[in-house]
Amino acid sequence: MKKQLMVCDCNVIHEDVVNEVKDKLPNLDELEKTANLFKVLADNTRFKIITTLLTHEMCVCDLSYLLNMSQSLVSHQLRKLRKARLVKHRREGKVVYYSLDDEHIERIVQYGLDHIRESGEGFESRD
Amino acid sequence: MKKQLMVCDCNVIHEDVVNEVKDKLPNLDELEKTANLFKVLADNTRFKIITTLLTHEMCVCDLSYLLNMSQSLVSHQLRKLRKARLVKHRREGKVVYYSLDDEHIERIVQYGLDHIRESGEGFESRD
DNA sequence: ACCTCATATGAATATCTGTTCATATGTTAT
DNA sequence: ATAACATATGAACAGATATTCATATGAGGT
Repeated sequence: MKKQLMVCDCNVIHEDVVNEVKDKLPNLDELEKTANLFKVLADNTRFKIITTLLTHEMCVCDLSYLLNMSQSLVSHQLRKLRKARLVKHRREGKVVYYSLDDEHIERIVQYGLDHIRESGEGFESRD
Repeated sequence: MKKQLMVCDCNVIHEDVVNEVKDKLPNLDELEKTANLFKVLADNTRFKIITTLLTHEMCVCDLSYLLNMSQSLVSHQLRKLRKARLVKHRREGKVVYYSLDDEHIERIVQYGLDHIRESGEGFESRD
């Protein structure tokens, strides 16, 4: 008895496995949100900002100077990080200080870095 | 005494902090590789594939059927996952089975999912 | 040899996203 | 109020990347 296939142009080979996995899959909303979390971490510029904030809270100007990026660029990327709730900010006069929002992020970032350091040789930095 | 600014159009406010952070920054290569790791996880299609493989090894056809994606799409994305060493594959006749490459990845993915589940309400799934 | 099925891949397209430039907002000092 | 500085943001552009379509490879069966 064949299932009706939608986009898949081949036959289902392991219905039992498919069914087992289907039950355990996180719901679509969680999946998209999580993928989006990684998307925010995935950009070089943003990731540099994040790793910088791993050490110390910083203002936009410091970040811009340290990472050798235009103030505008840093600001734009900080906005995305804010939207994703990866960083928080506090204002002190004209200066706005940014820091990581919680330790979850730190752990994820740290795991990522560790993974690269350990499995070092193989992984490509570019496509 | 002012530093010479390159792209930064404002003044350095906390030289001490900048210097402290500069020392602790991971080198550029590690940064890029790690950002790239997240980049591979960041796509919806690939992330669905990854979370699926979290439960069980699967062949291309099963994945394509379960996730309701064209075989071509799944194959393309699996190739990127392979290049990034996130999945490995074994051939059995005509069928190719894919599974996660190591438990590092599982942990990172799991952390991501957990983070979303806990800090639930706030995070946006789309920009 | 051929045909069929599972998978892979090249090329083209369409969409998304990072970066820059110009300018606006908000805060402090004069 | 005006000026100076730190930051934010809208619009435009450029480059990247996901998806589709058509086709190739590779393996098993007849």
